[in-house]
Amino acid sequence: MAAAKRLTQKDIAQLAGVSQATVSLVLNGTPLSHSRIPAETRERVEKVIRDTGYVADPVARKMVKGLNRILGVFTYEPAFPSGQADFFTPFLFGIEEAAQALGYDLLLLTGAGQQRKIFGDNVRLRLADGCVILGRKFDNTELARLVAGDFPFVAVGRRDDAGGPVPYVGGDYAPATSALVERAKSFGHRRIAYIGLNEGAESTVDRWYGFSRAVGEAELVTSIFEVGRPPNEILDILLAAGATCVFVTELVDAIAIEHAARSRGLSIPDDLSIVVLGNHIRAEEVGRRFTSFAIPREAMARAATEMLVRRVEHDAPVEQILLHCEPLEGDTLGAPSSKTKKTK
Amino acid sequence: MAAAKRLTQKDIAQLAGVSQATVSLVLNGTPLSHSRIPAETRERVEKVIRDTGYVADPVARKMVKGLNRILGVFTYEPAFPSGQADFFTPFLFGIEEAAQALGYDLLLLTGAGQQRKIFGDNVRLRLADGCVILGRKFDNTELARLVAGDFPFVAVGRRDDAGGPVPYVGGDYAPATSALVERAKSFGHRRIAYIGLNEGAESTVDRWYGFSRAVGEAELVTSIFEVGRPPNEILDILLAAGATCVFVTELVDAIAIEHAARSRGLSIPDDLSIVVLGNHIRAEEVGRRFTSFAIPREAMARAATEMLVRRVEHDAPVEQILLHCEPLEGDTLGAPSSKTKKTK
DNA sequence: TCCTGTCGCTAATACGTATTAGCTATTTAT
DNA sequence: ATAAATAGCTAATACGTATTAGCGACAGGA
Repeated sequence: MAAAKRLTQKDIAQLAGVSQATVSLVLNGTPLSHSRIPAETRERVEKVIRDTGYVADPVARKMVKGLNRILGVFTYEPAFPSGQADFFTPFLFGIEEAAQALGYDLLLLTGAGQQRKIFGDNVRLRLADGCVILGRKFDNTELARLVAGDFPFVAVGRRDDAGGPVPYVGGDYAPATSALVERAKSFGHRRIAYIGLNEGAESTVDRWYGFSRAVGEAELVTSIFEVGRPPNEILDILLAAGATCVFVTELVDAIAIEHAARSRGLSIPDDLSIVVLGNHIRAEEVGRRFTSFAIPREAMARAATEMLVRRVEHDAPVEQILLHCEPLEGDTLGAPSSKTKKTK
Repeated sequence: MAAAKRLTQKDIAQLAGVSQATVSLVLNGTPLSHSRIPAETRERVEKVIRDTGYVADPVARKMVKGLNRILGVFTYEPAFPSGQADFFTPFLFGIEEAAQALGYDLLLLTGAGQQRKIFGDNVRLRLADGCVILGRKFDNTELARLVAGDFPFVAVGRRDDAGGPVPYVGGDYAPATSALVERAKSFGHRRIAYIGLNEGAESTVDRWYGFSRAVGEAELVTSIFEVGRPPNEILDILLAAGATCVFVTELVDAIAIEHAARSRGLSIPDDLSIVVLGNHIRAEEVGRRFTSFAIPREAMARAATEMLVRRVEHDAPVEQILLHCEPLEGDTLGAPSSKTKKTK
């Protein structure tokens, strides 16, 4: 119980009747140095190591080698406390999978308290060889410092330049959104609305960009650049504008609108098509399968982790990767009914 | 890009015109030593630190202090690869929550490859101050070594002695199982069956123990000490024995039996009651709410983490805690129909 | 004037490992 | 027999920090 002082190479050396240096050489000598230690000695040392169960202290190892085979995972929004869990989980799975395949362990930064700062007094992050950063909204000052600094990192999700290009793996939301717009148009929709922010986080901007690029001037009948507005208000605006199809960035808004519409006797998608920009975890539990696109969260996380390892091990140059987002058919996008059309 | 060599205290010292020791004292001096550094000097050093954005290398820190504020998480069964994810997730959430509250970060041991050994060549575990161990089935040799060693750890789930008492936080399955048996008996069940292993992992043994303690000799009509047997075979045996109620350890078995029973025109719970010993994640998705008991996974993980910190920080003695498992009403346990009773 | 004490700082060391330079004893070449 | 080479090891050092012992300068008291 009384913390029997950890074994060190010195102890092993003493037991085997050699020097500490010899123990270290036995443990991880190059072929060159190995050839200079006779099998007899090596076996004697190895036996002591086996018997005692000695393992090298990874801290001391990192001290001298500089590398740890540990990757940090930092999240801006507090990631775990149940609420956000569903957002974080698939990313974590992807990171873990890639890390395991590459022989790395993960250091989960809990952000000790509320701070959520990379550069604090307690920057334990640097214990890792590099770091994956998650979160919708980054602190741009910190991001700039990271870019300027020498600590390897990769962001999950596209990031604008911050005093230099940011290495990232993101979802290619713009074309995915455009594709859904095209699909709506091919169904015959000519009066389309947009509900969601159009500025702020990169992911938001990308969606709006993809949307506005694909939709014609005449077709965009109204936009509500906010989220969480009362659904009945939204619906009033949509109907007043004569929209037959609405693009929504937030699943909760979509659910609320769908509810409100049904309670007014409107049919989805006949009277109103709803498209959600990006799938959400547990989406299957909301009852309705919204037309949307798939965000390849695990694949993003895997790719980011692999990129990070490339940067750590080979000092690879900055890469920026956007992964394709597959459209999800769903059942909330259909041809506008003629009734609705005339109602306009 | 060219890894601009990390700042050290020596650099700071040079810039501030003091010695490395002074920098260290400014950073984390005791009140005693602080009083011996005039405000002027301290401010000068602090300014340089602010300007350069220097942060102490946590590795070197751990080297000398011995502690890291990092907790390891080791899982025997490979934890992440999606399949097992649901088992692992609630535990991880609990650990993370407690770790965050206590100001610790988490080191997730990926087990690099298939090995899943604590004592391997690559035991990076010891970088942490202590370790939480998860998994249904432990390697007993390793457990014994852990118990004998001086590295603080806590198991999630009860563990038999391994050359000494194992510190753990588990679920109190035996009384939870007994309570369900009592409940079945109070419904009038007198012909009860058991399906599941009765030896092996501690959690399995506890369930069987709790069951056999509460059920009378005469009431246990049949037992099948295996899992995953074809449901129709099981059902034949149950009906032949005239069982009115069956206790099942594995959810999959319960689901299969329920299916098979319904396709034979039997009604659950009228013709056959089914009790599952322990709730399962995503249980709500299987359609039927099985009568069972709740395993407080997050609470177990939290408690284990807190216990671990006690051991790390205060060298606290071994504790063994079993948390209460609340019964889950469900709808698969009811009074046996008189028809079934006579059928016997 | 000399002794004592305090202030403000620094030199030195430990932590556990990896690694290089180099030492001693033995063998080989001449 | 002597020089050169080689085998088999070890001493020494670096990594970056925390911490203790203690040094020099100056102040105050006798």
